[in-house]
Amino acid sequence: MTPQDGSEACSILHVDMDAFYASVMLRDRPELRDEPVVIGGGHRGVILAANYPARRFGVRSGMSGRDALRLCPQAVRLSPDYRLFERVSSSVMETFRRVTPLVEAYSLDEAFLDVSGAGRRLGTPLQVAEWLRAQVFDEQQITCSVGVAGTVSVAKLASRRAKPDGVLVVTPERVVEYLHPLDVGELFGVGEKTRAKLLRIGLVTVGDVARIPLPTLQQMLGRASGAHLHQLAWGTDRSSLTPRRSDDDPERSMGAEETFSRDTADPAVISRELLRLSARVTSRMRAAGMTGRTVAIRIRYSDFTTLTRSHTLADPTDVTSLVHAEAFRLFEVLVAQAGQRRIRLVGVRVEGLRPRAGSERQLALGERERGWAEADRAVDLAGRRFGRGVVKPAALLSGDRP
DNA sequence: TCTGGGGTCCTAGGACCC
DNA sequence: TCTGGGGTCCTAGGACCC
Repeated sequence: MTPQDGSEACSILHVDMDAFYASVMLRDRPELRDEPVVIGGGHRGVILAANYPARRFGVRSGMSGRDALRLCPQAVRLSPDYRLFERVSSSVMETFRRVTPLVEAYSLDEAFLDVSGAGRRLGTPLQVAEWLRAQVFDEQQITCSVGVAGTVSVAKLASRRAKPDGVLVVTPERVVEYLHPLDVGELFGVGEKTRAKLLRIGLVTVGDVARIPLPTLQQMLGRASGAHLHQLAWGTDRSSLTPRRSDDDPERSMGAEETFSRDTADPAVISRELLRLSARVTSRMRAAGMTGRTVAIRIRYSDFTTLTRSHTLADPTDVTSLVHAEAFRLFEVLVAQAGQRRIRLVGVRVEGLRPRAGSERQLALGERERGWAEADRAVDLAGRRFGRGVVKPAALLSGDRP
């Protein structure tokens, strides 16, 4: 698109690392750089990232490891190193903040930047984008792509189109002509289901969606979703950022889930897994100083049907035994309703999080709960000092999973 | 060896209150 | 007494994203 980009109206950048997990893992394995490489995809797992040589075989992130290996048997499989990803991500975000404080970290490998104030120092948004790409490559030896536009969603679309290792500027006057020929599925927030729904009434392109009356769209997708999609189709979504760092963003819920290596219907095994997951979630909550009131479980059966059950407690908690007790109670109710079936995955999530300060529990039911809370803190302390998993609930000592 | 694990937001219906 | 509406909370499920 025309780089008529000195304008203030075109100053949102979306920066997206190219095949982030794979690129980072390959920094230490240069000999593999031109070979097909996938990250993740072990037993019952999916591909987290595939480098570009692997993508040439049709391998995509999200597909099962089995399918990936079928497409590309010679692919080298590496295990993800999340600590490394987080370190690299933080460094990259710091690089962004040297350009502007208006950085909205979207995920480990993506961020939005508002560079409207950086013009004088670093030039046009296009020049800023090129500077950032060069800087990231110098510092991290990984490439990224940048979309430049007047709104968040158009910038995001543009960066995808720029991949790999490129820049695309979509100026406001070119937005409609750029957007309208695209498949609706390209829009941010339009997934497989919504796309199929739109297709059923003959809406194929973004332009098709833009031209149908708003009430029709809202009737199909709901009030808020319909209005949002309409905005996306005209490229008129938000253009202001809320500066946010992924590491200090207060979360609204915290959860943990795990797929069993083999499906099981054994309540003892399920209960133990619920305890393990409850401990994992609540220790993260305590580390973050958060408590929550709603406990939710997720059960996925062998046939992949997935059910959730939740219950809101009278008082917020971060106590492992209370979360586990509620999780197991929800599970028993579910078994009573749905019967005993083989289970593939269980999950525990605590919602409605709020800071613990100011939400001190009353002691009406008192002493017992207080005792558990103190035990949890002792576990946390030992974990920090001697390593995670050194101290754990007695029920988890024997019968650890194979 | 079919389909992970971490999240967010929206919808819809019912309860309950004003 | 009847009728209606709005707002909020809770629960279950669905869709989507990285």
